[in-house]
Amino acid sequence: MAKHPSGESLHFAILAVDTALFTIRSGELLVRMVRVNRPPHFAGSKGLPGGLIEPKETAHQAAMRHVHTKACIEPQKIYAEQLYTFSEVERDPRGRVVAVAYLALVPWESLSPAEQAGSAESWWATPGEAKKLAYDHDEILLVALARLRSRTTYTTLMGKLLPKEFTLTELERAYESVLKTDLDKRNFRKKILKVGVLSELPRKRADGPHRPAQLYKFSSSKVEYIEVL
Amino acid sequence: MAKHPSGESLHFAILAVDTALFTIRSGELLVRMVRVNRPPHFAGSKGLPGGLIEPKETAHQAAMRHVHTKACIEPQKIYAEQLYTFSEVERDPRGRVVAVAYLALVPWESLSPAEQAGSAESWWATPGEAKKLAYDHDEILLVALARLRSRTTYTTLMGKLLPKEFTLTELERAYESVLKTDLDKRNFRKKILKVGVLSELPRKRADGPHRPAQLYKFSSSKVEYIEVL
DNA sequence: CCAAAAGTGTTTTTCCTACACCCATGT
DNA sequence: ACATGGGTGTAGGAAAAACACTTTTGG
Repeated sequence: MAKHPSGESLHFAILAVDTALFTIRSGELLVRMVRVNRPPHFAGSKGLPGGLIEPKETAHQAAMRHVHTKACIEPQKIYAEQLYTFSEVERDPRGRVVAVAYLALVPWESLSPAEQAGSAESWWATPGEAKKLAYDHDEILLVALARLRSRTTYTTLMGKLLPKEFTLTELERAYESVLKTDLDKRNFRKKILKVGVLSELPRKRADGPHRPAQLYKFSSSKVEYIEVL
Repeated sequence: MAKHPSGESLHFAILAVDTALFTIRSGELLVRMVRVNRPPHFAGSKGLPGGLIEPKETAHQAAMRHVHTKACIEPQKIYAEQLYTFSEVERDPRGRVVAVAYLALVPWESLSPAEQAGSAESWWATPGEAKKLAYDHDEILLVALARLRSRTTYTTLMGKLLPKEFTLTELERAYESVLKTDLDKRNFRKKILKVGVLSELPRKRADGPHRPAQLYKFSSSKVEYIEVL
């Protein structure tokens, strides 16, 4: 018999959502953590933001609701896509809980100062720091990272991690930090401009003792398929 | 409040699975259909095989159990991977049911005569015939077809649709029927042999008034990533 | 000997890779 | 004037695409 966290017994599995929410701060990939305190199994622990699905909301809506209440990030700033559904019988020691996991992205620049800073309840961590998480969240995070890297190579998903306007160097740094590789500056620019998903803006950014950089944006707000990076 | 198909009311969404099971018969892609008779919404209808998840089984196990009982195909012959979780609130008019959908494949040659022939309860249909399905199964089938096509281009998933031994022409036909394109015979052979996922068998097949064809198998039973077709 | 599918190589074009210097600016 | 990051082109090699004839067999 499954047991709801409230203590109520159920004849069926109950449904939850968990979200791996990423951002990039100065070229470094970060994931949003929340404090988890659920004795006896997970006291003083941490994990991904998540919670139960209500009968009248979709999994996506539930994921965004819990990101809002638990991770304290405004959902309308977030891009999210379904990642995988984790249904191992023993994944939650308190009862039968099946989790629909989401991969979510938010541009650092769209976050408020409070959202950037975090708190004792929810904060940004590097994937390297996000270990020993509650439930099966270590596994969910690994799957999310793999999916993020994979989709980064053949879609314009990166547009959901960057601010609306960016330089080609910033775009290249973002790819390098997600993919953990070094890219050749000239070849990267040739390729990304050739596939035609970027628009040149009528503006440049001057931010130091050097030539100002041309600003670009992604032409479409849709995540599109492109040929490899 | 969600309602279980039994009539029982629940405070939470309940969990089901649905499986899009494909095979290839003489170069033609087929999907397994089951009769659906659930008045008042779906009387004398058809759909994908599926059903509820029991508290002590994973979604994958539940999918295979229902393929066995409803679609009458032996699960151990089947390769299945998770497709997507459908959680629209109104997807099942009888109550709140969230479905974990699976993409499944089986080689036609591994099916028993009864499994090949089908019955009034479950049968093989072309995707073109599989329209106006119960629930949201039209959408699930579309997503499954898209995923099958997509994964076919960058993995060895095709190995799960073909018999253990096959000729290069059969392999090419299978790719052509799934991808709905024509491939160049010489380029196809060069590429598929170069990536090194096939093993030549010490045998040929003579099946007509023409030169016998060399038989091959996939070297690994794992679905591997390969570079594009 | 004829029909039918199996099998095979070369040329052209395209794409990827590696690589080094000048440009525009702020101090 | 100099330090800093922005921006550009080309040559060589690898992979993809286009394309037609010979081989082996059964009837």
